Amino acid sequence: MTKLKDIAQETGFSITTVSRALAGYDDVNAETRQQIMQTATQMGYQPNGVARQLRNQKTDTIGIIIPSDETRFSDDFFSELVMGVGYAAAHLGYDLLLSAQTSADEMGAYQRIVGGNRVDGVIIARTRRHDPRIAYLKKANLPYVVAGRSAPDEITDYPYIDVDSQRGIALATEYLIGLGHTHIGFIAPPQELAYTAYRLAGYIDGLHHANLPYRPDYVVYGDLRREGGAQMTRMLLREYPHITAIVAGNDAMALGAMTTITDMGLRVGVDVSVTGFDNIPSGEHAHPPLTTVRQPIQEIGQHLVERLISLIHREQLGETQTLLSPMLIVRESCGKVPS
Amino acid sequence: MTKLKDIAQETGFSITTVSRALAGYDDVNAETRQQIMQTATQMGYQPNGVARQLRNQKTDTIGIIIPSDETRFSDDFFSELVMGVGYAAAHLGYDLLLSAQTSADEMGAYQRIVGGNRVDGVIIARTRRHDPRIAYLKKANLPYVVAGRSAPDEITDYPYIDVDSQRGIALATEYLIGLGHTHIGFIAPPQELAYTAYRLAGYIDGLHHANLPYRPDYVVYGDLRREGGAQMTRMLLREYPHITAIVAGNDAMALGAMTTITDMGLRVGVDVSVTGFDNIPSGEHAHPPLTTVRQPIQEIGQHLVERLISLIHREQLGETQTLLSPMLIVRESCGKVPS
DNA sequence: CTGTTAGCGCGTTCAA
DNA sequence: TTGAACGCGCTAACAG
Repeated sequence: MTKLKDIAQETGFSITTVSRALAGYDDVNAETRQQIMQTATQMGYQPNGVARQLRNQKTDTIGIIIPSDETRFSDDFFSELVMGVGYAAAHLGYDLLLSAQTSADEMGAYQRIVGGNRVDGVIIARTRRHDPRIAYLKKANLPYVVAGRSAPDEITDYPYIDVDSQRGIALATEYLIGLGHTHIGFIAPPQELAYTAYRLAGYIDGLHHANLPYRPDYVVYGDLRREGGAQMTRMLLREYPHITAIVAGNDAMALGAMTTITDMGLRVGVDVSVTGFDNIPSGEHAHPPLTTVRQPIQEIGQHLVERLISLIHREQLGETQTLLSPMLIVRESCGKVPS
Repeated sequence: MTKLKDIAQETGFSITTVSRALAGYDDVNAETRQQIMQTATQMGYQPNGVARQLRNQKTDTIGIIIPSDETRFSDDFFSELVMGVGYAAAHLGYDLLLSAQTSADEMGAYQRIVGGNRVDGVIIARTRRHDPRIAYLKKANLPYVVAGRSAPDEITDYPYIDVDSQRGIALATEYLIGLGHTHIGFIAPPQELAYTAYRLAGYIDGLHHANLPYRPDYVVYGDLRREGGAQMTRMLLREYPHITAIVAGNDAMALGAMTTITDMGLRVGVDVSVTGFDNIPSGEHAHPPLTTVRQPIQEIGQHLVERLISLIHREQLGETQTLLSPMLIVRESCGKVPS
């Protein structure tokens, strides 16, 4: 709450001089600076960030907006992404402004944050078909980076980072085929998400690679949550009892599938196998049981931030569109809860 | 990027009139307002949030600062808390400014966010012994709420929300005793955390309640991460083979303990039992295997936001210090990863 | 009903 | 080496 003005009064110099002394300009008398800096620390001066932002027309802040809360309790993608983005941003001298969409006002948060000049750049995640957020940002003239390409039948003319989930799901499918399974169900992500088409294509790739027929009735759509995975698994196994393996479109649904299998009195990995796919940027990754994937998603957040800050600084970027190679996480676990 | 000025020029009215028309003041000619609002939407006007903040001396934003990243990959407390806080804040018309501490500059983020007037209030979580953040905020004259009391030997003279973890760990311990165990290890949280003393006291309470002796050598300190839980479990079981049950000071360490038990060729829940405690505010909670607790921590975030916003509005608060009753989560699971 | 004036706190001309 | 003046974009008090 002490302002430049206060220090100016205290030292007898003008606000301008105080400002320059503290900013480290070299056209200030050494003694003057000394005195000013001393009283500044004495009075506990902290520059007013908001005033600075207004004056400098930059905020040193990046924005991220999380979608409204249908899936908030079960799907850990955004919570991990936010952590990764937050740490990476801090490391590079940026703060993170987080806003959640409200169901009442879909684009309100974007207008407030982006249109309101609250941030220097924005991160978008979990692209949807005909995503209105991307359309909005294209017009808004503010740097942005997207986690996830548009669907294959749309144009992706913006900077993005994505994982080759088509290949990832193909690998998951081939893994199960390699175990000897021939009737393999697929719990796909929701249809409105951009990556769903890639993942479905990967499932089909995997089958075709082994000359297995693609049966559309083996494909169901889940809600990305454990509950959805559990429910769809129940449906699949009831309808098609000869299914012995399931590919889940994401991690949470894989966990849900395992729960259902256990609940049905079957053994995961014995009676029915499950693989889940998640966004894995690169490198080795441990596969402890009982855990969901955290680090890889955080790493994507880190990539996003680095890319975005380059854009903000108008630095040269090699590629603005990056497709990370997938790393498969195969998981099969069994769980029991004591009474 | 269109400003009030632009609309003023376009319509011929003064900036003030435009401002008032858009703000909905009633001392504006209906026609004038009509015209102004129309050109405003036409030009895609969005008020500049930063300028507003400076002018109004409030930001409609709350701050949260997450600690530096030793535990970022394994401990899901902060990621969930942030989600809970973010959604609750959005619901109440606030944005969330997230900043991470950097190891270089412990208090830097606080000074920037709090001292820089970037937020109307702050949330602190995971209180430490002699927490410098609390000391800082006491002086800073900015509303704040703390998740977690100070340690029992310190004074807690600030608004907080906490879970009665002493009772929670006592229940966990009694649960294991009820199963017939008499040699029960405790993997405590790090000593520097404020709640550790409560949790240790709970462990002792549980033992005493059943007239079992408290053996200090059965207590080890973990790092809140799965790795720590795993490592400490290995130590405990190697050193004291007659231990048949373990209470873990948090959820992640409980998972780590299970991993170790499995790795040692023992069966979780048969050879060695495990219970983990987590922050559970209230109400029923499902106990699916293979999952960590998300919702309860988010609910704490929600409580924190509501309390903080009351403080910001200087509304009357019944209690500014709230101790939520614990709900025990007992978990025992086994996991296997396919080769 | 509308416009002029003033100032939130800061940084950056420009002149002295 | 220093200070006065200006403006970032907005809102509020005060006149008219």
